[in-house]
Amino acid sequence: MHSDVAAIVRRFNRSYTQRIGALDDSFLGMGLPLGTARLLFEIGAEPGSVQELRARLGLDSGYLSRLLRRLEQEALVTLSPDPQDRRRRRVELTAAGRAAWDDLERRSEERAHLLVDPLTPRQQQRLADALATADLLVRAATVSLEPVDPMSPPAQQAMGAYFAELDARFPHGFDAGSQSTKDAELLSPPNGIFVVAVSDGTPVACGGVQTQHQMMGPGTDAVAYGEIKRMWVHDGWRGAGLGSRLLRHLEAAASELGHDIVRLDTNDALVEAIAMYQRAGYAEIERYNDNPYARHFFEKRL
Amino acid sequence: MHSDVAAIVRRFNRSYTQRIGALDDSFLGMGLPLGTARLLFEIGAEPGSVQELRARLGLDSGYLSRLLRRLEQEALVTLSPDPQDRRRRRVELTAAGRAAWDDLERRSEERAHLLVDPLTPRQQQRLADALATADLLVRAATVSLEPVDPMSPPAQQAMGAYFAELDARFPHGFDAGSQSTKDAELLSPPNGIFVVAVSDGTPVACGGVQTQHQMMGPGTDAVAYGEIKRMWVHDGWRGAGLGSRLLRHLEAAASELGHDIVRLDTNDALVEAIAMYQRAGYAEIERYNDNPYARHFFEKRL
DNA sequence: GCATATCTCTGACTTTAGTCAGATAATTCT
DNA sequence: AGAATTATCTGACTAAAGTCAGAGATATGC
Repeated sequence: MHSDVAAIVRRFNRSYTQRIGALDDSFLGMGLPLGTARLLFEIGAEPGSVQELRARLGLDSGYLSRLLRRLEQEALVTLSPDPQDRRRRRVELTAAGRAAWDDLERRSEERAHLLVDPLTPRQQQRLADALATADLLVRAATVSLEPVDPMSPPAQQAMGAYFAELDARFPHGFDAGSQSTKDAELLSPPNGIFVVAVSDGTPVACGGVQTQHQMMGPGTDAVAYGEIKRMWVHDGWRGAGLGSRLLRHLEAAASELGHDIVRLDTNDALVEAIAMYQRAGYAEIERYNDNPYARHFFEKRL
Repeated sequence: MHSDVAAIVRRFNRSYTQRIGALDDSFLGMGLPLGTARLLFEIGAEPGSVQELRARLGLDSGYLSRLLRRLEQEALVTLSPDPQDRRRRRVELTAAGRAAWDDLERRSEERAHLLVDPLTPRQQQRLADALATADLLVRAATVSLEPVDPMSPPAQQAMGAYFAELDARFPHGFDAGSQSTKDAELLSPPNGIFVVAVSDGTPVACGGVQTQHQMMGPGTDAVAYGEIKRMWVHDGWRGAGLGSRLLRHLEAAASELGHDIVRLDTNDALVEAIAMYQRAGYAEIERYNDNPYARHFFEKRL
């Protein structure tokens, strides 16, 4: 099964790149060499400092410097020192550069039409659906899950989106209160971990695990378990299995924290989440905490 | 609508090539420059003469010659004169070349797995389906329809497949008889035209138009019309709109022959074909010829 | 305020990729 | 048999792409 999928991916790669020329061809034929055109395109898509471009395109600094000089000589870009830090230089398109950029866009558009136009409207729709699905899944597959400090900007951004969604979906809204400062300790090592999924620089999902203890009765030892909290997946990324992947990742993290029991709580309003937990092998249990927003409680043994 | 599809294609191109590196990256990192690795891969996929490789890869003959010499020096390929024509040289992999080729395959496979493995089995299946659909449609969209002599090898090959299919699908089989020699005249200019759709060198669909005349009654002038014949689409290519595209192409050809009426006959066994004709605006008419295999007769005014 | 690090640029280089005009040998045409 | 054609190779180029070691200017840490 596995290798079947890989074979289809490879077959697709071969035929697609052969036919489309990987979009790059549209960068040719306007008097600029490929690398220079690519750079121009990147500057137009989002201007920035020289170092940003270097990171985005993965170029040697000397090489990039020369490419920029060439674009500057052709009056397509301007280089000016960044007022914040005068070692840095900001790169921006001139009017002529913008025109050249528009031309690149047009060529790229034309190339896409060359592919699409021979198809009937029905087949065009099928192709669009197939590519949109593939795009979503490929993006989801290449998202990187990284442990971060819960107070770091990406984590805060993701949690902000999470709370905003709870507030929108819960019948009586949701008040985060002073949650986030408490999280900072509990969701950081050694007590826990917080993970953010980042794609193209923006957080698209998050979630954390923390160690919890529960007394099972008077005179007994406390039982430790891992609790999964703050699990959120960006709207546009649902249905790509990102949630399941994140959940597996957090279970592994709980395991590394030394737990073989994982618990979580949730609310009826989060229907898809509940379905996902059940698919992943979570069983509903009794209330195990006093979270006023929680209505369902789940547990899984790893 | 149109530009929506183009936008999706472009979005996909960008994210996909960025993430996958267009398969080519797997050709790097083994001591060979990209072009040389690509050549090695091509030789391994199907050995052949130097000129074949030149055509397949679109390289300059001098350049190719040097690349081959380099591969020969590294003992990855052998060059030997073709016994049939000693100007030609046959290129084949040595044992070491085969090992290097296997290595390329392995890298490519690994790269595909890198993409596929993070997904759940369900998402993997979705990705495989989406890419297979996109692959079929992209191939169909980039098929080139070319007028050929009905006696030429690709035309004969396509018609052979067509007759074989009729023989398999008709309840009492089908006997082509001496059809093909008659066709050669009637389906060639100036009387008609024969079109073959070729993808990666193999015919995947065909069809022709010929001028016909019919007396509408004693003492009247003969009425001329275009008749579409030998329309066939390869099994693996159905459902991609190739039939409709071919049909539109043939209608345009009929129009160029000066007709505004197009007719065709077909058999009940060809259900999908009949459905397609109806979708394309063909109306069923009375029998207009004495073809013993025909059961349905269609006409369209252009 | 001095050492250290960072950002960009310059010079000197290499490899890759590719083009073009013949040269050479074998084949096909007449 | 001689002329024309075809397949491949060689030599002499060029442009693009990229690497590496510093230099010079600016910022940051202590």
